[in-house]
Amino acid sequence: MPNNQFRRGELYSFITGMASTAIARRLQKNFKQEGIEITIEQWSVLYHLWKTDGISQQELCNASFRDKPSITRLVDNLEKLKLVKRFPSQTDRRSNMIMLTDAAKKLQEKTMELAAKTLNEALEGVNASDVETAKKVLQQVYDNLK
Amino acid sequence: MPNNQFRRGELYSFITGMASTAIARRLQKNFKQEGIEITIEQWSVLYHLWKTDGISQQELCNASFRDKPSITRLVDNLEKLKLVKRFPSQTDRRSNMIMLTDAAKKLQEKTMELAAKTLNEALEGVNASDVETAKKVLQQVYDNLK
DNA sequence: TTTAATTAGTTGCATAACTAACTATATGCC
DNA sequence: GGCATATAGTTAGTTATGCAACTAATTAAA
Repeated sequence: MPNNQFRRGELYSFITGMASTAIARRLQKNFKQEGIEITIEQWSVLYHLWKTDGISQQELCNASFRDKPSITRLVDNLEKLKLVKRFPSQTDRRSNMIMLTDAAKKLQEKTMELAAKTLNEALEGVNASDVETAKKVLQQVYDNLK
Repeated sequence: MPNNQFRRGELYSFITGMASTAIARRLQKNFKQEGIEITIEQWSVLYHLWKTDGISQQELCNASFRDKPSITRLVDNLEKLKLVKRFPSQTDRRSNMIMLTDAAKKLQEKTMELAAKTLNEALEGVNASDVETAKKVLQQVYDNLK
């Protein structure tokens, strides 16, 4: 018998991800309040490029846990916003290098600040060691299912 | 200074909800494997109707943490699938009562089973008391931001 | 070396989300 | 009663996701 059998009625918010939905909405709101007009999904792509600029779309797929069509279109939209640019890879003609523009580089500091602020709003009044436990559990869930 | 200041680089999966995305994808896959052709979002609406049949769209909004247009279209699609039916409220002519069909009632047991199974897959190897802690944290996050 | 299989990326279709604007009904206030 | 405001639901436009089918380039195998 499984260790963590859920009682019925307890599973809804876990499955539907109401907490992370709430975090995403709040972050979006905090972006807007500061005049930053990108979506959370676009931000999450920029996030990986800030760590490593010039990676391929496939690498963005792996890093951001999205499929290829999603990345194609996110990169399309980021390109329209002049936040990234596709360059053909020198070594593999199937592959694109996605490069940040200066405008995108300028977004890093402020948006990371807002992300940290949003998380602090989210975790107001939550015991720090419980947060660590929750992070560990969510990481394990991800590893179990990915 | 906030108690739970996140160090940069730690926040990504928390904000983007990678764990709950993974859970939703797995549940969708488990539905499909059993020949159940509804989306997780549709299931989450049915979930509330199984608890209380005949509630209004507005009540579905509150319960499922969605806005009105989202519920309008989810109910549209559920109606197309002949899983629910709109009835005009007797007391308020602006309002609809959303009623389950027999076909939808038949889906309850199997899909709840699959949801529990999916969560057990997700939480494989996770300490039960850590799961309780995680649930508590996520609930607090939701309450902080909703 | 020519063919088969894999990989990178794109496109099309269906579903869903958010915002804003809209209609219709109900409620509150004078 | 009559007008302002609030509430229930719908519609339109943009962005995003998942899946399947597709092109082009690369790698592996016969």
